[in-house]
Amino acid sequence: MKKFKSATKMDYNFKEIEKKWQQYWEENKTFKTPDDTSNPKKYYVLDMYPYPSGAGLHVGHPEGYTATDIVSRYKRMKGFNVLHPMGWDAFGLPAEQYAIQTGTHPSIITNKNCDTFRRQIKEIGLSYDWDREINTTDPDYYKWTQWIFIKLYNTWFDFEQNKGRDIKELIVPADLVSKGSEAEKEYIKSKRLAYYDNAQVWWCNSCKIVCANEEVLTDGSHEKCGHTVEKKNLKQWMLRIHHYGDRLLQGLDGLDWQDGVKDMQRNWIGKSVGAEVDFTIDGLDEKIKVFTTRPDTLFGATYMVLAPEHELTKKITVKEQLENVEAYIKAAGLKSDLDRTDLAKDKSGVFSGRYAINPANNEKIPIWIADYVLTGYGTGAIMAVPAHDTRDFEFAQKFKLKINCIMDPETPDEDVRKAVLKGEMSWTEGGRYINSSNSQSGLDINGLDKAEGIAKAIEWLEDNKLGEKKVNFKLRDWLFSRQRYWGEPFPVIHWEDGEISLLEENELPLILPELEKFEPGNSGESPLSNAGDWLNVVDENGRKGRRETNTMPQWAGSCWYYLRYIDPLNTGAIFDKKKEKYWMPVDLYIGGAEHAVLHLLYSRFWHKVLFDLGIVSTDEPYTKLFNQGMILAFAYETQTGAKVGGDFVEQKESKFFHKETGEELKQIVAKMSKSLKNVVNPDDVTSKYGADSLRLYEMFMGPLDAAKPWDDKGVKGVFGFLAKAFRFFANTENITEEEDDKETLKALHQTIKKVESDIENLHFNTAVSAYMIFTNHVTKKGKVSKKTAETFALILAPFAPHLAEEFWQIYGHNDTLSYEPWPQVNESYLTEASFEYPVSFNGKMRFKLELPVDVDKAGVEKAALEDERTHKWLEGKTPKKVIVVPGKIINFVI
RNA sequence: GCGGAUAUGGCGGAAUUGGUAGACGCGCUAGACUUAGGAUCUAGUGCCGCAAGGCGUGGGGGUUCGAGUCCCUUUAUCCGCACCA
Repeated sequence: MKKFKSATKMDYNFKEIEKKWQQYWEENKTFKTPDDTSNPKKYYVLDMYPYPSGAGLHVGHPEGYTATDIVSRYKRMKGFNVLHPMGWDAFGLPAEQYAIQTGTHPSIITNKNCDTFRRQIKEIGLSYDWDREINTTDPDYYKWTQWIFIKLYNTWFDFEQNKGRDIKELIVPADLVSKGSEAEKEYIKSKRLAYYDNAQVWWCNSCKIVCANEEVLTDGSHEKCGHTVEKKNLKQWMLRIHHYGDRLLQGLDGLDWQDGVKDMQRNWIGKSVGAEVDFTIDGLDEKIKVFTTRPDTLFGATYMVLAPEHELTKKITVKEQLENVEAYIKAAGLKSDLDRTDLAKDKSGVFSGRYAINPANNEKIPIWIADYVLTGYGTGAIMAVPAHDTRDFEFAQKFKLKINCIMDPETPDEDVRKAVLKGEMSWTEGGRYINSSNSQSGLDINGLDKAEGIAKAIEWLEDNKLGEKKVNFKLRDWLFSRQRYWGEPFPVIHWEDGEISLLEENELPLILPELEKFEPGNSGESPLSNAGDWLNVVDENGRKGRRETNTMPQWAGSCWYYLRYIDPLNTGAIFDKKKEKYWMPVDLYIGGAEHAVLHLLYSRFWHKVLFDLGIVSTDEPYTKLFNQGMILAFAYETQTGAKVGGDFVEQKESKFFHKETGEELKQIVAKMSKSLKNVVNPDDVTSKYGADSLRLYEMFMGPLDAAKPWDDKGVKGVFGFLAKAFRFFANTENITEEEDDKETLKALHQTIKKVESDIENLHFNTAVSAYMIFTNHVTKKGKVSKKTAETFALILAPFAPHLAEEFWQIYGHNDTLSYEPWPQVNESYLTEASFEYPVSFNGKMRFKLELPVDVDKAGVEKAALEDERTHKWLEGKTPKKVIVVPGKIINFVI
């Protein structure tokens, strides 16, 4: 008797299959994006490109990459022209630190890391168009980053038109023109979106670098290295992003982004509407301007507070208090932000000895200096209304200042109301004003509610020239320079006479010079200050100049990289206009939540500027944004909570023990980290189970946006599925020329429908289970038609492309299936002749009753009442009510 | 404190507009085949109970014929922001 085919022949040899198809795709340039812009169906799918670190790819990367790859492959089969590129955010600190340590040029290590990343990504079978690969450190790329910087420099924001305009169109007010060209220049400078100015900046002594506010954690440490940062005054490039605050806020409304991300951006922009009010000072010819969102509470303002750093602080302080105030300013300056936050509950402050006049009632109110008022927000000074602001209330209580209630609170709690009226509690909600009228000043809001009061108070301020309506943003200007070597050089020359000029477009790129030493200076000097010849320039008149030695931050390159993919080899322009118009906006952008605010906000800012200048065709760059969840891993800890590295853990039955001490350990879920020894390397997964298994498991783990733990057993599970699918679908003995039966056709079309809608909705986990259900069905049947097997190969292709191509070839096709049309769902296979009604009693399902679908409501009820099982559950009673929802459910109410 | 999210078996997770809770996978149990293997196949598997049956979606309350899903309230965890006037 003949033996069966040897088992090994039917083994799922993923190594051979995957290598073969990866080679095929590469050699045939299968995923080259057609430059044909005539196809009206286009789809731009973007990943957040990685920083190519020395550690290589991490299993978190392929999660988002697989998701976008599935969408890309699916859209191609749906007839879309798909742009799906990849590149490298390759400027960055680690390469520079490595250069400092070893003397190796950062580009060497960067290129090596890029090679590793590229190899690893190719081994996952992602369908990128590699001809469009970009690298932010490539002069042909950063030439255009510099070019955009010049645009920013030459643009101002016109609040009347609510858009950015060319600086040449800025009209300098006549009174400034008459003051001379210096005043004119200053005015223009004050409007440019990029400007060079003194800035108090965070300085990390360990990294020897300036950090953006956003890079300093709340505990006052540098996000990158953990060392405490300090304040330093340096000349820096700044970007006037806050002028775009409203535009950035408004733009969010129309975007298909997760609410969490939109809220984070709104919060960060932090728009608040209120008024600026001028307070005169008793016995001094100065005014203090404050910002308040509650001008209606002016009658309750019983004192004022200036931030310690406020410019008038020392000036207003009376002699007798000067010593105290100076000591306080000094102490506040030494406090880190952490201390200020920590002491939030225990407010500190010192009296200046001076009084201001409350314009509402002409009362003298004391001026205090306290660090609970921040320099960087509003005007750095406040009017304090302790009765209606919790912070002012705390401060007033501590320093026994007057608390003047001016609103009868709207609350059902009589105790609260009494306490507020007596000034024993602060009230920030609504109510009706009391004690808010003064015949001398002419302001009277008594009896009004909060909204009316605010409106009337602003009107009064403006009529009396005491203040005006004002909008404030938390968003501050963006500190845009770093004392680094490994970044884009600024196309800027500082002349000996103090003038600043920017390079012309034809002088770009300004290439980063070669250096021997990459260390920054100790006092905040960039490494480029050692660049010798590169540094010094002389113009045609013999005027000497020095190039800017700072470089741009890492954000710069990633602010616009999605635009360069559109036309990456263009040497004459940033991109071709027609191509930009065709491909933009990005239809789907997937990446990590860590970029929810900064990268996405900066990038939207640049994009809006480019839009206003007519360089791009859309106001927003990313139509749909989706943040993938973090991939976590199991870790182990002792009863006392000490973490134990994975290599010290052994499993006995379902419990975990320390290999050396024998102590029982608790399994927890934690971020992957070197110290916990729980990092999963994608290379290990692909070599053990293959790329298709990695892809499938990453999608099967759970919803894309959820944080979920990696479990090696789960990879084994999907590997088992792929092997099972291979054994069935790759064995031509199972493929017949006969027609499928109804159940198989139904199962197939259900699967097509499910996979299609799951991809559209980014519900990849349930699509994988649909494949499994179908495969389980056909393996039970034993045979399947060639048509059905081919259809299955096509719908499997986005998720497991290597295996799908293999099936396709086995079924006699010589070409890739990447551009085969996506199978059509035939609804007629999905309709059923009968429906199995769940029959419930008081909402509890008891049995099922199969009835033809065309039976009407009355018929269903009749059939259900006649069923003998119904009699049993009714126990002889007559049902009070019978609910029949055709095609859904039968419910008896007893 | 503010904003956002999450909570379902031993585990990861399913569940159109309120309509059969636990799909699919892991794990576990039993069996088949076997060059007794971490392969494959078959059956079972929410919990309690011999069974009939009862109980079950973090807790409490409500709306409804019917609630994982809607409303109120509460707890826990995670993420972001944090004296922003």
